[in-house]
Amino acid sequence: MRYLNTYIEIKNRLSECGLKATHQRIVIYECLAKSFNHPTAENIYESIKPNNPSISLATVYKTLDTFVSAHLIHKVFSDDGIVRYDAYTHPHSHIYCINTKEIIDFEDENLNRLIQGYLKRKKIKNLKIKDIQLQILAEKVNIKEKVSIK
Amino acid sequence: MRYLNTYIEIKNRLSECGLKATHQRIVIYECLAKSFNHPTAENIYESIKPNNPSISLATVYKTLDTFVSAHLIHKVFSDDGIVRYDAYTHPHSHIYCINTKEIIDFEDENLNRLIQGYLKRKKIKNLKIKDIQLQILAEKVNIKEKVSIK
DNA sequence: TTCCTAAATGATAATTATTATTAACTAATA
DNA sequence: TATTAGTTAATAATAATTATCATTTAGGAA
Repeated sequence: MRYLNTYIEIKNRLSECGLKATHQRIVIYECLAKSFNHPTAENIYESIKPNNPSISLATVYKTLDTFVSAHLIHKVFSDDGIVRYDAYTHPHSHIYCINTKEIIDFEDENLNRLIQGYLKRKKIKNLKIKDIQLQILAEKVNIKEKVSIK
Repeated sequence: MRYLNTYIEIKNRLSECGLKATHQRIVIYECLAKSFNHPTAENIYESIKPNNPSISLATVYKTLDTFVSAHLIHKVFSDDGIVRYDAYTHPHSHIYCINTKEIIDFEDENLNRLIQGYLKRKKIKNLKIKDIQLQILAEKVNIKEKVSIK
């Protein structure tokens, strides 16, 4: 499922998860859903602060943790020791730009099928595979331009 | 290159990197090289403490950081907000066991070639790919047994 | 609509993980 | 052996996250 778009969708999903649909939760989720740069809790806090000065950093941490437990969002793997988040829960991979520190979403159904097929043919015992993501370590050639994948 | 094995090899590699081959560095590197479970700095500190009570935690952090900068070891991607390390720098992937919290090394040259070939045929602009790793999210079926991959 | 209460929040303290500082130590070169 | 730039230990400081608790509130029942 892709990230939730509207207030009603978010509200409904929260209720389905047995969670109260508070204003803070809606704001935090919307902020993350609009962010494609896999922000930290602190990033989100700074982002919502101008329009929501009373939401505390502790609330942001607590709320993100609640969302992760409810599978509304995912944590992103990183190696910098800071937890980052992703509202886009549909299976996808990430491109880690070494020089710009960006983490870019990357999605390719064909490649997924290729890898899954290969792993199925491999004899792996005592393991149940849930998800496969690629970690593509790369460098942006021109820092000012966007990465383009076709 | 696989992880370094002997005192002499470690000593030589440190010198090649313009680093002094101190006792602390040798001990920390050896500890990591023997660990296949991608330990944290704290894990390594606890591990070496019995035989090296005077090596401080700050030294362990500093030394690991130095090793990473010198490409002697790598950081492992994780989503728990704690930095983990890997002495095995040869390109490989990881299996993340959701239920046991283990991170298991996984290596398959054929699969690597398959993915690299696929991505080369894909039109990716403004990006220079350096390394591709799989993040396999899985569950151990029988927690007490080992995972086996053929 | 009102009442009720379990869940949620804000403020802040506490904890955990990591880095900075600085005096003292030492690896390795001359 | 002497020298010194690099390294370390101890500890303070910082950064990231979680715990605590009084107060607030979403949403269901009446």
